Amino acid sequence: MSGHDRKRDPEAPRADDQPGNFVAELVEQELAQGALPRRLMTRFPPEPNGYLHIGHAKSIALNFGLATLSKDGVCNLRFDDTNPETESTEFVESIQNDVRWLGFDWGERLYYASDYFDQLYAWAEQLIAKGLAYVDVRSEEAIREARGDFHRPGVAGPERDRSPEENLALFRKMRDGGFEEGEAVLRAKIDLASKDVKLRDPLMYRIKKVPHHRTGTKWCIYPMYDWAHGQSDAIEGVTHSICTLEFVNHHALYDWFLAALEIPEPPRQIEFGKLNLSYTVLSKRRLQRLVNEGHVRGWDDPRLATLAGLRRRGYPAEAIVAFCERIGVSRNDGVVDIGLLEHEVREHLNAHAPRRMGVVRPLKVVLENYPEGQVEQVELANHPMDPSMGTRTVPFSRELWIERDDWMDEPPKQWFRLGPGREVRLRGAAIVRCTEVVRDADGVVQELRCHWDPESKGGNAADGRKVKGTIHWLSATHAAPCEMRLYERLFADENPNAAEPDFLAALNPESLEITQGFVEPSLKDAAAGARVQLERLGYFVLDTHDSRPEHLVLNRTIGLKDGWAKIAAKL
RNA sequence: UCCGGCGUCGUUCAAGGGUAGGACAGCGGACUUUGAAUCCGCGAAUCGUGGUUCGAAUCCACGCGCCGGAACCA
Repeated sequence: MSGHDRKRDPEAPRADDQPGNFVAELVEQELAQGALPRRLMTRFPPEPNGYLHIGHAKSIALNFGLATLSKDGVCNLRFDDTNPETESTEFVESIQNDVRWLGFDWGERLYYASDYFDQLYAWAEQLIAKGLAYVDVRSEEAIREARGDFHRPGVAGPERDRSPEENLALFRKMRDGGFEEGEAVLRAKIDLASKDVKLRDPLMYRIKKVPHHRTGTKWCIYPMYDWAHGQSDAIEGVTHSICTLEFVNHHALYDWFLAALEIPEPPRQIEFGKLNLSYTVLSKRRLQRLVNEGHVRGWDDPRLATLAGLRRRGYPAEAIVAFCERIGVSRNDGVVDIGLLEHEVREHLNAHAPRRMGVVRPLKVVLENYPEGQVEQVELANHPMDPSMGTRTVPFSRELWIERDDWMDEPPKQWFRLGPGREVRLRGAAIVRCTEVVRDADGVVQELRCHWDPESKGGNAADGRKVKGTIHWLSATHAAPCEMRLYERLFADENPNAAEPDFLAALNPESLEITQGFVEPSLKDAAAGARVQLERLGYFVLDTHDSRPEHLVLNRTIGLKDGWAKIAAKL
């Protein structure tokens, strides 16, 4: 996992190509100065109420990466399960699976905020005894009204002055089920006139007569985020509690609770700018709509930026982590160009994906002068730059499939693929010239007749003439049929969140195209989830759900950069 | 409008008062049995106005813009 290791000399100047990470710099400095009160500890604290997406990956990479800065640093996985209404073990499992897939290991340190419910409760009684918390029995509306707003300070009610004894009795009644939901809450007694609205006597506990996925029916009161989070950090010994910018508004409250409990050497909250990605939607609510309303085929739809979706799409975990490190960490609230993610995916796949041939839109080619029934085996490298990946053989015969896009009726001079009378190289096999075009009644090309140059075995002309174009091909009698799922970006608009009337208006109607193509027979032996490059087309992955040897399904992870498209655009 | 956060190439991240740099994207070229990859090159930015200073992206002041905050969500 050396890729996650950011360790470097804090005194050394930053290398030009190392992205900034102000949190890592801060921690490195503290480490160098011996300023930490205990061993370095971070945590990744998801709420188990949804699937992880690439925004979470940034947080995961940050937290687990920070832990590697110190030899005994650790990062905990802690489920922030304080709201039983929305949480479930289904998500607990998918989240662990996704974090593990990214390549991170929390060891034995799997925790739940619900593990701390007893301690939290005891602490709450302590605050009540100190006169720092009280039970409020007014309605939700009444409490909100009395809290004021941005321009109006809150006003205190009579319950604020109740004695600790009365509050303790009321709180125990809450715990014991003596109140119905909504009838009472425990609030911290801070400052109803604070400019910081979060400090206007925030709620610590509310009543929910709902069973919890781990504590069952033991509790009917559940702690709020602000009351649970910092205290959970303190219990575990977390040194740096990293969260996103929307929690800046909670920072003072985070510190207040720890101070009120007189926690020595309290954890420190540090906020960073979360990831936003162009052409992508990451909010839980919007992801939910896409799934529930059937705009995609589920949480792991390859068009979604969920980790499950990206995985099924064929994005390597290493590329996602590399991306998270590439974008850096700051307090800016920016939108990262999805092209950067795609770059990291191509970079990883270019190095690691074995090459294969496949056609997405088949066009039949018959080599008129190639002997009927003859088959020869062509040996091809699995990777052009990495001989260690070996070679494979591909059958070649009289009838072939080529890519329909490699044919043009009236090609411009810049075109060096196939056209009437044009010559092209079949990758690794031979040179052929188009001699006849067979069309149907509508003029649509049905088949190409080509002349095969027997003196061009392997693709080199015996007379030394240059052939500029090389295209991929498949022996029609040997090729394996394959369902091709061609994915594009889910949204056509760079910022779907700004679309009117809502983000759904920005959906790309062509985000999925399915074709019936062919691939080399060798793909029938490939494992589900295997990633390959179909030469000249892009990177593909055997679909983990639907692909079987007798019915291959390939998902296009991402296309290769298309230099011809740029030329064509300028014609 | 009150509180808080943030403003640097198209995007993202740098530059402890001293030549504004990298990556991605873009553009141009070389190479190429993947129009890929690779290699070489080019263009491109300090929100504004004042101030301090020999010197300001950096310090100060005042503006402007964007984001977050008034959940019994996290």
